[in-house]
Amino acid sequence: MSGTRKATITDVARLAGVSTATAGRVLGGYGYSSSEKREKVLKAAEELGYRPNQLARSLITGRTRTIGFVAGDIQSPFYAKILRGVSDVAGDRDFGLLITNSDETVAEEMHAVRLLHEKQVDGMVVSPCDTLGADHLRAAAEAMPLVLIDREVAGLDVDTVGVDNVGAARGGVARLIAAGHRRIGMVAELLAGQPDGIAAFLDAVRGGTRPDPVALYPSWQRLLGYIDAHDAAGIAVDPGLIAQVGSYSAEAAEPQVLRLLDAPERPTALFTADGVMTAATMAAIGARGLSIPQDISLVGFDDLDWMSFVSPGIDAVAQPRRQLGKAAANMLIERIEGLEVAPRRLKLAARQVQRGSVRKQDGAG
Amino acid sequence: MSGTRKATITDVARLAGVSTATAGRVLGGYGYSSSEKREKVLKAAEELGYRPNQLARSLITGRTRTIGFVAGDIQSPFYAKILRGVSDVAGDRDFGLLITNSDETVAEEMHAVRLLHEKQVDGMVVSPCDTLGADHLRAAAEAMPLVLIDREVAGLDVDTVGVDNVGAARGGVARLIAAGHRRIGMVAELLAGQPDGIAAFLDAVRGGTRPDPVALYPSWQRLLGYIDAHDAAGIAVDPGLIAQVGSYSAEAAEPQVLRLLDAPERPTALFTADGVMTAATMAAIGARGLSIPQDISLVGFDDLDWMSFVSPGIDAVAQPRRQLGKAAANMLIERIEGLEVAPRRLKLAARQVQRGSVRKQDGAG
DNA sequence: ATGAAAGCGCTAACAT
DNA sequence: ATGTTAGCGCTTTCAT
Repeated sequence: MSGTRKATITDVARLAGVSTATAGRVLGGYGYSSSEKREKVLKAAEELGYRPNQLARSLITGRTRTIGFVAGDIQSPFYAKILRGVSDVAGDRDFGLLITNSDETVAEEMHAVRLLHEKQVDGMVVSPCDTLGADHLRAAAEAMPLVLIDREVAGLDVDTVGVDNVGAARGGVARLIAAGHRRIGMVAELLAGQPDGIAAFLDAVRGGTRPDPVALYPSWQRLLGYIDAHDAAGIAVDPGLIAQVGSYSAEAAEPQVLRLLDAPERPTALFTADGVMTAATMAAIGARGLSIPQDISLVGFDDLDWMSFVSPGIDAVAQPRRQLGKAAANMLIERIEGLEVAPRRLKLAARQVQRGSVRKQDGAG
Repeated sequence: MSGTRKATITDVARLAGVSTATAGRVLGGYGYSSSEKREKVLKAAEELGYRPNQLARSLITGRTRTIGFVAGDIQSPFYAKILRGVSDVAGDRDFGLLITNSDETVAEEMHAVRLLHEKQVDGMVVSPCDTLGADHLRAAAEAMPLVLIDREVAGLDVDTVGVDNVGAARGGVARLIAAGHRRIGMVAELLAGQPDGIAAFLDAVRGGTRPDPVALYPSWQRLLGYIDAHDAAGIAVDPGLIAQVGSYSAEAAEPQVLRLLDAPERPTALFTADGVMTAATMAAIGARGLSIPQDISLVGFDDLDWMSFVSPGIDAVAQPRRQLGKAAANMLIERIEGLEVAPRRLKLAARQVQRGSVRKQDGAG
């Protein structure tokens, strides 16, 4: 509406009485320029309200100063917090941030990666939804820097950021054991990944064929921590206490938790593998009219806002989600800016938060 | 690493034995092409693994098929859910989505808008952090389609999406009144916007100078609903019951709520203006060892995950956040695709959710 | 229906 | 230090 069309570098050069090359050098901040010309160019640019066309620039340089993020579901507190971390760093470094959701399906993840690729992002942060068969990620990693967050992909040798899920889960369960609990239920997604299911997984661990955590999905890693904690205390793991929900959904989880609660010999404590499972567990406990911690104790993986203001507060294994996002974005941008070192596997520390949802049982140490 | 560089349309044209123009027509899906040539071109493209360079395309067409979203803070459940809605639509329509945070400051909002502008988005969805003095938004609106979400800007005539905050808040407070409550505290952000503060605002409303809701920030609109509900029931509004937190922060809100709870004549119910205030209110109620709804009733604006599984459940005024995001993105893309109609002000319906946090008082109807 | 040629706005050699 | 000249990869006249 403002009458004239957007000013280009040619317009600026003409008004300043210099070549477009000189104007470009001043405006783009590359090459040499005398302060005399620089002033003229700047003045002309100011006068014309010149704004560089990043598209034209990117077409030549091949860099867009934009990164992509493939989240599972951006509206979940987990990904939302990570996104904030990624966004913080992107903003600071003056990068754009393109986001997409995979809804934890490979098909959508492929679609997302393709979109980001077509938008020519300089790199991407992905929370891969499958630890295997990620050819599209392998292809992406050949075309640009790629950082994996929360999960890893077997055989894909790129930078990764996460927490030590095995150790953090072991710590959470160990607290329950230290409080005297012997029948501890676990509520976890545990989808696919392990072809032969929980029984085989337990057998393998017991038989000394310890799976390589790198190839495991987080909830399986957390199950491993649960098993480790039991082993360390000399307590046998009862497979009947492990609820394998099979999907990242509270609707699917609640009946599984109810099954645990309704069992003849009810567990005295529950350990949940992530925020969604914890929410479903709270609902199920409420539905059965049970009280925490009198009737049942609870420790949840992932710290959520409400855990601190419900009564009692809920104990949690807190992942530094925003920091995870920041770290991933920083590693990515380092790569984009040319860093060449061997792939890094960064593990940030998780924190055990105690709030009163664990009750001491008879026989506590 | 794969040996050859990325195939361009020139490579495809050469291999297919046609001109780049013809190749472009086939690959870009514009203009005419015989099925004979089309086949050849497609085959060549396939063979070379051709992927169009969107940058080059955008440079010519001036369209990037990317939209931007400026949120307050993407990690809050409110914005995260809206973002998901925006992202749903963007994904469906094959648009990229660039996101930024304003942290509710004008300076960062300007920075965000500038970034999006430079990235040449085709349009943007903004949740403006100030209802006045938004010159940067006015400028943006001249350069591209702009849709405002959750809030409006006085004098900026563009599409907007939100809920009827006045009516929805009135409904929530009316339920408390119907349950017999007469001393209802309100906890709200209520930052700036109204130069002379709450007292003057109340005077104005009472004096018949009803402010135009369009020019009000949501929490002020919700206060208006609170006042309306009182007026309709013939109950005088006690300014002492209104906690003006002044910032969108739980840390700032909690002491204010404690002040209300510690007052000589404690309110029998609280109405909170958004999720952050509700969380702070829960914490304060817990800190004083009060029980909901025995000691105090509560209705919160915005429905949050945990409200359904705490005991008792918390009553809420639920905004359809994901739908808000979807609607905003749809309106935006319609504009981008050329729709020319007068600016629309879309109001989606809020829902009153009852869960048991409101107790009937003496004198209830 | 197809091709030749001219750019989109900018940067990157290459001269000078 | 500055200007000239080519493009980046694609779309879009304009012929034919």
